[in-house]
Amino acid sequence: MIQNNLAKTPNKAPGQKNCPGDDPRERLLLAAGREFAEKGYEAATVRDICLAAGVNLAAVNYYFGDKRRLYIESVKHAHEERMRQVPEPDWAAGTPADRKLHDFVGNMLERMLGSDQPPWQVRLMLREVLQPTEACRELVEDYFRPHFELLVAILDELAAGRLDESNLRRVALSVIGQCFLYRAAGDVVGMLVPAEERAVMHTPRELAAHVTRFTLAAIGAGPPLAAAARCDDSPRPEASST
Amino acid sequence: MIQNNLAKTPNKAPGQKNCPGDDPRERLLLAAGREFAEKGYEAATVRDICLAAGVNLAAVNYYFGDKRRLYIESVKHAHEERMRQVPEPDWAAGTPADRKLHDFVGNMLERMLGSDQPPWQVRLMLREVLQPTEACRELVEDYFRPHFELLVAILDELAAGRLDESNLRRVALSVIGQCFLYRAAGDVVGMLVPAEERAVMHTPRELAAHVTRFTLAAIGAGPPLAAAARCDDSPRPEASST
DNA sequence: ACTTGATTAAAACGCCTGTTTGAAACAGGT
DNA sequence: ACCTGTTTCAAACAGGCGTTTTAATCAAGT
Repeated sequence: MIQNNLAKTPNKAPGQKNCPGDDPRERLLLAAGREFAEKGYEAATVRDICLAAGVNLAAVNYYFGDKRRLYIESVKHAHEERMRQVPEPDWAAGTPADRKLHDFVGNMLERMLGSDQPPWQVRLMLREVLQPTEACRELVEDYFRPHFELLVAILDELAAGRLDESNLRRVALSVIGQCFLYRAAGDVVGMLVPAEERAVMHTPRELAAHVTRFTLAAIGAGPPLAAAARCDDSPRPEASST
Repeated sequence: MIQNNLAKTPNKAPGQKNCPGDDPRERLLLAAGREFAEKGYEAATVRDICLAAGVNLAAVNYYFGDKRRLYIESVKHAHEERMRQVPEPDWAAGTPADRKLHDFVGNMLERMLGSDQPPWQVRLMLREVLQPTEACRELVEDYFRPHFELLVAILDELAAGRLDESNLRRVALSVIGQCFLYRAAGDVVGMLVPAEERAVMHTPRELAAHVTRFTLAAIGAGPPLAAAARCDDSPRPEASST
């Protein structure tokens, strides 16, 4: 009579038309992602989600079983979308490491704060970071860990073997933390910093430059921010900001 | 007949007995803070709160009017408690600035991660930071801004006037970001770093040392982490860690 | 045209939510 | 003892929630 409880993938051949807004399952995932990202799991209601998706209330049960599984699938969906949209940076062979770091940080900030893309996917993933549910482990392994280890590799190159793995990881977390704050606590940051200053200095581009300089200086691969007369000047040739 | 809607402070003279667990209003605030911190606003129910507080269900209406105001009051209460417990660091006149920074960072990390204190108050405040409600502005002005400006002052002292205010604020946010990550995204960090490494290197004390070194090096007030042979050694006399 | 299975639609089901009610219990003042 | 105002209590309320049910609709397959 009724299929037991398994989530269904629609029987229509999906290759026929990839036009979005066609497949109810897809529309549900999209609307659910938006709603969950905005309001959180508890506050988002399946009624609102179905209304936004333009599908019947029973569809969430039909396609996903229940709200919890819809949530998990919507997180996965958002993160897959994000993976497709944001290409891994791919540098030419001889690219200097400080340039790589700058690109990496800029990329991360662009992903986190970027205006090019609706931020709801990032918001959804952020919720998972802040208090992980079942969907988190997969997110970490597929998404965060590769980025994290790429960053560690860049830092290793910059440190030229003078930092062991533990310290490299700590430094990597320092880099990530600097960026993460603006995404996770952006509102509070906005209250602590004057608006006009924020407008010119808290753009992804400017922040990337700052975080890169800060980090390069910290590990000794660039001049300190407060250009003291410690050595003399011109501390290193490759320290090219912007 | 019935008082309109104003929150009541109990008529019993509060000076008579400050024994906790006596005043229902206090017990409600405590239980509510715990519950809200753990589950979030939506998921926490007034029934559970009242049960935990050992008061009748109608008490929340009687003392606070409704759930929303109970939440706001519980946030304020938690932050006032936190203020009372964590003393502002008070240094002797001649304390070197790098020592101040280390103390400041250590203090912040201790507040964020410290095991001495039940972490539910911090969790509650964290929720406000991540998505502010009405209670947030007050929190920022009373709690975060003073700390933030103290940090800026320390950094200014370290930079010896070589960084303008905008840059000082950015550096301060870099410091905060490094600490904030471990509190807000601790679970994900725990997945990225091996457990034994975390046990020895991710203690508040060790992290404080790292963040301080990292920051001092970045602004040029301490040796870089990867001790390159840039000048020679002994970069500055006051760079005393721990 | 009839059958079959997948999909959609509307309505209902319990359940749990925040909130309100009206009366009981308690205190202190006169 | 009696009134008075404050505080507690058990019970109920209306509404929204996730989920289920049942029937209608649709698209082929034969």
